[in-house]
Formats: sequence, C-alpha cells, structure tokens
Amino acid sequence: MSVAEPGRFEKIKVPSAYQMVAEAIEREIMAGRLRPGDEIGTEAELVRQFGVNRSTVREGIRLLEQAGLVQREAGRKLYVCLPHYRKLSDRMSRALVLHQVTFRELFEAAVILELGVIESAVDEATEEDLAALEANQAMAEAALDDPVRLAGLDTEFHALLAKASRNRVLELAREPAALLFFPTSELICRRVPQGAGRMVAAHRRLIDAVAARDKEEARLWMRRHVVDWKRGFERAGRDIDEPVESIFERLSGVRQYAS
Amino acid sequence: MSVAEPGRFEKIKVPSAYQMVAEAIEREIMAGRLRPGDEIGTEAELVRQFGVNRSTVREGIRLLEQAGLVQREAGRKLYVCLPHYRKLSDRMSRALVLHQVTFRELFEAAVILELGVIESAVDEATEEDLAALEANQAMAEAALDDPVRLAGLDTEFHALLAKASRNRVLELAREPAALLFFPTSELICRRVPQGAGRMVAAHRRLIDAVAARDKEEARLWMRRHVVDWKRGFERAGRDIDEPVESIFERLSGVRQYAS
DNA sequence: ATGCCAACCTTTGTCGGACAAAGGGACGAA
DNA sequence: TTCGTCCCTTTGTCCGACAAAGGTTGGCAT
Repeated sequence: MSVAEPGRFEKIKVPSAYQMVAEAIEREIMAGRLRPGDEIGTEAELVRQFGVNRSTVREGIRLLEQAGLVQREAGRKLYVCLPHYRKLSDRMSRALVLHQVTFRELFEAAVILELGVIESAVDEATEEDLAALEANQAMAEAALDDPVRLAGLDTEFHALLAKASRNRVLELAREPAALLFFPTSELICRRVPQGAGRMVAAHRRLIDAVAARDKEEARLWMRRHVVDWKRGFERAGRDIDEPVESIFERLSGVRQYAS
Repeated sequence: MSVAEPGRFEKIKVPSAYQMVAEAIEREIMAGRLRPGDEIGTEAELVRQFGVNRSTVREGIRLLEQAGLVQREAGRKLYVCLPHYRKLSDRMSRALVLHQVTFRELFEAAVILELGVIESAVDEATEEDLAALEANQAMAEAALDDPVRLAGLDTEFHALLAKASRNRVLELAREPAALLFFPTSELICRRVPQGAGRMVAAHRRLIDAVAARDKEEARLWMRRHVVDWKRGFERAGRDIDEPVESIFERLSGVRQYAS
C-alpha cells in the first residue's frame, strides 16, 4: 500500500458518527452559536438531536473534552469552555519531547521568544504586572538554596513577563518551549554554585528595566540571562545537543500537581 | 458553592476509568516503552489487560486519538504515532480565535517569530530547502492573479522557511499564529492592486538573501514583508485591532482540504 | 411560615451483549 | 502463479441495564 502516493486524488475519508458528533458541536462553538459557559445538553438530549446511540455521543464528547472545548462540572453538567493555554502548551511540550528536539533548539528558540517578550513587556507592563514580578522576586530571594522551588519561580517569572507583554499570541507561542526550558534551571542551580545568585540578579535587572521602560537594558539582560542558562547547562556537565527526553520524567511529575 | 475557595487543600479529583486507560497508555508512550509506529493491542486485548468494558476502553482511546498520540490505519489497527505539528497548531489557532486575539497581537508576534525564523534559516538552510522555496516562488509568480492560491503559497513559503531554520521548537511556536496570519494575504491581494506583486518580490529577495547567507539583508526584507502586510491590511479597510474571528470561517474551509 | 430531612428523579459512568461492515488471511480453482 | 471466494477478526454502532452521585420535591418538626 502506498502511504503517500502522489496521485490525482486525495485519500478519501469516511467520517464516523462519533467524529461527526464532535465536529457538529465544534462548529457550533467556533461559529459562536455556543459560547463559553453555555451548557451543552445532557447526553440523552444529544442522543435525541443527533439520532445516534448514547455510546456514540459519549465518544464524540471525549474528543471535545480532550480538545479542551468542553468540560464537566465535577461529573455533572457539560458546558462549553475556552481551551486553556496551559493544557494546550502541555500537549505541545509533549510533542516536542516525542520529536526529540534538542536543548539547542530549545535554547535558540528561547532567545528569540524571550527577547520578543521582554520588548513587548517594556512597552505594555502595568503596575499589577510589576507587582506580580516583585512578589515572585521576593520569593526567589528567600529560596536561594532550594533549587526545586527556584526553578518553579523562574518558570513563573518568565510566564509573568509573557503575560505582561499583553500579547496572547506571543504568550502562547513561547509557553511550550518554556515548559521544557526553564525547569532545567533546577539542574543548574543544583550543580553550579553561583547559578541561583546569577539568576535572581538577572531577574532583578529585568524587573528594573521593565519598570524604567528601558528597552535596551531589558534586551541586554534578557540575552545575558538566557546565555547564562546555556553556560550553566554546559558547566553542569550536560550536552546542549542532547534531546530533551531525559528532563521529561521529572516534568511529568510536576505536571500532575499543576493539572 | 465556592468555585475557587483559597483553602488548605487542592480540589480532589477522582479520575474515571476511561481517563485512567488513556493516561496509562500515554505514560507508556511518553516513557518510550511504546514507540511511534508500534501497535497498541486490539480493543479486546485492552479490555483484557485493563479489566474494564470495551466502551470504557473506546472512550479512553478517543482521548488519545484527539491528542494525536494514536492513530487508526484507515479504520483498522491502532498504532502509536508522533503528534503532527499541523494538528496541534490547528488546535492552538482555534484557541486563539476563541480567545479573540487581535490582528495586532498576531502581527507583532509574526514580526518577532518570522525574524527569528529567517535568521536561523540563513544559517541552516540546505540546498533542498532552497529548491523547495524556489519551487514555491515559481508557482507564486504564475499565480499572481489568483488571490486564493497566492495566499496558500504565502503560507507555505513561510512554513518552508521555518522548516529551513532546522529548529522544530521555533517551527512549532510560529505555526499557530502563521495559520491565522498568512491566509489573510488573500484579502490583501484581492483588495490592494500592487499587493501580490510586492509579496512575490519580497519572497524573491528573501530567497536570495538566504542563498547568499546574508543575514542583514534577510532581516531587512522580512521586516519589510511583514510590515507590508500591515499596510496592506489597513489599506484593505480592515482595523488591525479587530479580533481574528471573522477570518476563521474561510480558514475552517481551507483546513478541511489540508486534513 | 420556615428550616430540615428523607424519599424520589435525573444524569453520568460503567457494564454486558449484539450485529453489520470492512480488512485480512487461507484456501481452492483457473 | 494469479485470482476470487469464504471465513475470521476487528471496528463502529446499537440496545438495554444498573450503581453512584447530584439535584429536586414533598413532608415533617419547630
């Protein structure tokens, strides 16, 4: 059988009933006729409307559930919801791991994305954003000898910056890489003595630069901060060209708390 | 009922059987014990192993199917597969639409992401990449008066560039925005007389710059190219601060061909 | 009348079984 | 060898059923 025969015709696909159920509901949502927060009917109701069996309806609902388009209130009513970034980013991160991307790819993408973020953040950050960053910084300074907590705070720091950029496209674009990238600072803080101090110092400069609306200073320190990660990573004895799978075991543990 | 009571304990959640089935299989995949291409057993086999009903197994499989972790060969055997970027990006794009991101967010993210892409592409592009870009360019030059086709080729052009960057993290990060951003060039080509010509001309310069490994030139023309989109968009009478939902109706049509 | 409790009803999650359709393999005929 | 046919397996769908948990309602005590 030819897997990808370059022929005249596209491969024909017959959608099954449960897929059509899911697609029908999805269309309603995407077209705005079902809005986030609206209830979708009970299963019995959907059975009546679609004229298929409940099992079929349920399989369709599972697709939407995994897509993050619908949610159940504690085993109860089914209603439409906005797919949450975190869940989507999670999936993306997993895909990156499965595709065996290297830390080098992660690093180079982080340089680009975080520089973009900081630039927007300098323009757009509000007082609330700065307050949140300061709170994060205070906690980090109090946790200099706790690599696990520090890595979590580092991840959060950059997520807060992304939020401060007021650009949700950028925020979403950076998140999958960030979920794999920043948690590795745990490793660095653990293995490189001055790692934690350098990290917190860089964060301090970044907050100050954002507060002062100084774009050049912000770019400078963000670049230093990310490049510092690379040096720390190598000094911790890791090869930047290795795939990220190894880190993932711990991440999956972390993720369980988050979900 | 307190929806988000800030208490001592996390909300307890009892995973249902079908979720546990999905998670069990997902763990096998993420841990590498099931590799892409491997077959998962038949439903009957999973029923035996998990000790649950077939309906339950099937609902679990639907979750994995939607996550892109497993696939069915034309209604037949179930096997593990690498989640395809396109499908994930699709979901992300949908989420962006539902969150009503604006064209401005899209535009600003595109500047950052495409500049990052072109920079890596200049360093990393192979002869094959350049050949693919040239082929795209040839088709575009032959379709100057076909906005729909031209928009598709524009989208593909930038996807090829992203591939040429040899950075899959970056490639994945830019795709969701790209799927919403570049198809709008159809609108521009249709409403702005010189739009198509300027687009193709910019692509020409970009290919040449990549071939010449001239990073400055490449950055220059990419910036012009994206800023040109903005001018065209405004000249076509659209407001850059409007949310992207409107464009999505057509996109969902396009997407059906691609999937 | 008001507040509380118990008996209902509804809905989901799970189970068991059933059958048509389609893929795949074995087997025999040309 | 090649081809068609029959049979087995597997999936997609359907039907019916039941326990558990949330919600509702009506009655009862105050």
